[in-house]
Amino acid sequence: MNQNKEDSGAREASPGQGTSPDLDSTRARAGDIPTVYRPREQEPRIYQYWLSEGFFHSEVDDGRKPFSIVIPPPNVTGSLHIGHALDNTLQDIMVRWRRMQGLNTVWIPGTDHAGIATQVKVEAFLAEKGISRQELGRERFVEEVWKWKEKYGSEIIRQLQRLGASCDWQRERFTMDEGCSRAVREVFVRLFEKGLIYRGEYIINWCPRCKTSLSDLEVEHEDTEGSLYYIRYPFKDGPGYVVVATTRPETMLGDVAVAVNPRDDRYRDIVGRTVILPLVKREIPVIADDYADPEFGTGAVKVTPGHDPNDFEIGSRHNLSAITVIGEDGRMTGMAGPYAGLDRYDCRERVVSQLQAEGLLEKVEPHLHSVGHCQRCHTTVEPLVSKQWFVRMKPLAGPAIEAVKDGRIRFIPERFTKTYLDWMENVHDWCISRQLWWGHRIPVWYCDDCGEVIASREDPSECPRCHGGRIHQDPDVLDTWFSSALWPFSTMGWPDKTLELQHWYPTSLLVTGYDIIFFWVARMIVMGLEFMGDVPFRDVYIHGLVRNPEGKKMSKSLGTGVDPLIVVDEYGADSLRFALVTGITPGNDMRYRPDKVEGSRNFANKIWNASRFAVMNLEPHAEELREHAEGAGHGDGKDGISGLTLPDRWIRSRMSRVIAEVSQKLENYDTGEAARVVYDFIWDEFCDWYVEIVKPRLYGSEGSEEERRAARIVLWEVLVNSLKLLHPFMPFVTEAVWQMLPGTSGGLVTSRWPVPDESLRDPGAEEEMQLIMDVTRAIRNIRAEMNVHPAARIEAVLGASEKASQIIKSGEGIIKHLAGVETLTVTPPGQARRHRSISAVARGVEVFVPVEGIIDIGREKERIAAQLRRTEQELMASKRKLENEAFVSKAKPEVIEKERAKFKECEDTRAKLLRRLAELGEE
RNA sequence: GCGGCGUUAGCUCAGUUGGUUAGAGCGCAGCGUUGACAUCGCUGAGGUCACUAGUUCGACUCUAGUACGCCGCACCA
Repeated sequence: MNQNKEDSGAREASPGQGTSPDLDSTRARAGDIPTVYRPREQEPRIYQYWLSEGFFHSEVDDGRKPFSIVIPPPNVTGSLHIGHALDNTLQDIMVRWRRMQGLNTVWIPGTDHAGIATQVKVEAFLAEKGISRQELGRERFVEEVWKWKEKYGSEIIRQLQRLGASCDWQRERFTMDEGCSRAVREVFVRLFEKGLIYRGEYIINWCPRCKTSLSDLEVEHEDTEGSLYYIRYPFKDGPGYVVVATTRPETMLGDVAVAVNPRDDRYRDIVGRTVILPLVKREIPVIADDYADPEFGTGAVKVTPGHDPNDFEIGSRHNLSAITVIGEDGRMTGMAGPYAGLDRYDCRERVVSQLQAEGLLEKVEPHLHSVGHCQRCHTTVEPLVSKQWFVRMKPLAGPAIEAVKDGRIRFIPERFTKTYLDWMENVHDWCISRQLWWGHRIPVWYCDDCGEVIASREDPSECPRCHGGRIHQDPDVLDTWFSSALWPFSTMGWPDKTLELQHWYPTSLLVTGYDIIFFWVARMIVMGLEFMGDVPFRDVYIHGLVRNPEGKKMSKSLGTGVDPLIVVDEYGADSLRFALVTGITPGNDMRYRPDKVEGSRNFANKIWNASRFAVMNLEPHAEELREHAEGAGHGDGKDGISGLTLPDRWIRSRMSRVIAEVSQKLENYDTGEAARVVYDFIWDEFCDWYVEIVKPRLYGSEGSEEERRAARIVLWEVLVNSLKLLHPFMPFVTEAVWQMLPGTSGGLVTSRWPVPDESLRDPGAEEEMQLIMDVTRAIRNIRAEMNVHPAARIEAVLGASEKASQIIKSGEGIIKHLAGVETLTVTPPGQARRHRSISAVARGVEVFVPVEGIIDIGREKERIAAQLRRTEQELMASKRKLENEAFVSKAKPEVIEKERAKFKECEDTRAKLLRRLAELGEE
């Protein structure tokens, strides 16, 4: 389990070591930690450790508070893309965090059979071998898909493990496994029996390439520059004609009427007359219908119920039949007469030129309109009249609307509530049958003898009505989303009343992108309420899409996709995860940039090295830390550590705040902000300041024995808590470090999430440290500006009030150490040695750094003048506020108090700067 | 047409109940091989928070509108 023990063992064997074996082995151990973190060496080992310890698996335990998430199941034959990486990282963060909080946490993984996508993929695979689906036949084709699924199917799920996803792999599911299939059938039959599923002949979206129907959601509309053709339809009984406008002239072959608006005076007297449909010479009536918009085109519209959804509506209002002139293959049917067999677009050209030849084409105008395309293959969708299965959505939508309105389901961010409600309130019936072979076959049989329609949980062998044996099953399969809609409960064993359902349903949280709110989230809510009688989840955390550096949508076909596994190989999973979640806002898109991953990798390396430093210094005192850990829990501060110095009290106070802040931000799903807070604390406050400050004490060159012990314990304690706070974001490196660190036990993954300890709050220490750090920075600034070599030790003189002097005295060592000061003199204000010095004012403390040789007084004056300008600006703003009657009478007292303090400080600083300027004038 | 989002430093983005000296990362400039880390450290430059009006003592933050960019839904004969 611990790599380093073996390593150090190997080192111990080397000859020539005369010192004590204990010390020697620890030294060897610390020295064995590489200076650069290598995720490739650590991550697989650590993931194996988690798996072998069973940390991700949970059993039902009603004694504990449950926390559950079901994964948005990725396409079983797909591969992991960067969007999955974001989605699953966010889930993993929440899951790891809740697990550390002690909740009985389960994250159920699995995959989706993805009907069309998978079928297309396997078809393409077979096509390479020269085999078509039709040749193979349905049964053997489906067998091929299963084979494919077995071979590549769980690849994507395994890829999630590389990301560190802490799913309960023992609970992995597939939308077409036995249990999920049973759930699908149960749901279908129940809805059928309730009359909420029906079959009918309606106009639907048809993809001529996929040769299947599509739901409205699977059609993507794109604005297209087309033409508006004005065509003359001559009257049958007399001269003249009516002109109709259309963007799809080829559909005129299926026209059954011309409609005009009943309130349109221009056409009032032609309603009821008959026109001769050009080319096909069919006699069709002129009808009155509100749909015709007098403002558009000529105000007269051709009616083609067979190929236009609106016309289909008009048709049913006026009892007109629908004529199908375009077939399922996108070619003209026999009903198109001489055009039969032509592709729909070739036919368009032929129709137009024929109309022109006959003098019936009045004009053609350019026209922008939107054209529907198949979401999967981008072929132009053809509206077709076809017999399909539908779910009646209106009755199901009611409870789904209520559940969100009354807050049983909460969208994060909240604005998506509106998106959801708008859609749900205007929902249309859902076409669920697909003319595919891969998917859940519709559990309906037709009796060839009596025509009975049988929806059944079990495959029937005879017709229950006439007992005839001649029955056949509906050939179609269900929309993939039909089965994913059941995911939150089908994965927990529904329709059985399982313990899992009792314990973990409703799930606590759903994490997904805004692009599938309608496809998936909405439908899960509908199904959950209908079949479980309760919502499928409480919180829906919606994230944005990952875009490329140019802000374009990542696309595999465009080659703009990024393979997350390559990134993981190169930088480590922690880096990718951290890069994806820092600086993001819920619901907003983000851009993926390699330099961000690099930054995250650097951060992982930072924590690795800070820990390396800690191990080197703490390992010899492992026993002391173990005692401390056992006595005090994991450094929650309940113990009284003696010998605490100012920086110790400061960092512990800050730590306590940061714990509270990170927890709060996670609670609010402010993941990006939480990550940033951890990052800043670890890098700036812990590494750049605290670690540097304690070095002299750790090395033994400063402080009492008691204070040195305090330094070790505080260093350890802050590091331990930092690791915990960072673990949900960067699980691997934190666990790796945890395993090396003395005084820890078990896995970090199941350690207790820290609880902020109020008693550690020390505003005084924070303020004092602020002064010391500002003075340090001021000296560093002067050094840098004067080009003092970093190694050179200098002299500094501070002019400080009595109170400030005391603080400086307690932080003298820090200033000396961190600002490279050899001798530090503190005098009362105004008495500091100031000739031949470079100066500054930091928090009211005058800082003088004497320099050798002649100083450039002009330049120094400019420096001071610049600071003076900034101070005066602030002072003026402050003054304006305080002189404002309204401000003083209306603002909150604490705000006024703060403003007064600020004013005083600015005034003080200003006075000091002015005095300094005057002195420089004398020099 | 309806709805939503965005507009903050050269670039990419944070900024949650209105009061901050408006932040970070990257990039840029200067210095640096101090015993965790050059995947590093120190220092610095860089912003009229798109525009206009309003509410308010006070607006990057709230309201309305304008401009530009983006997204969803509906319509599109």
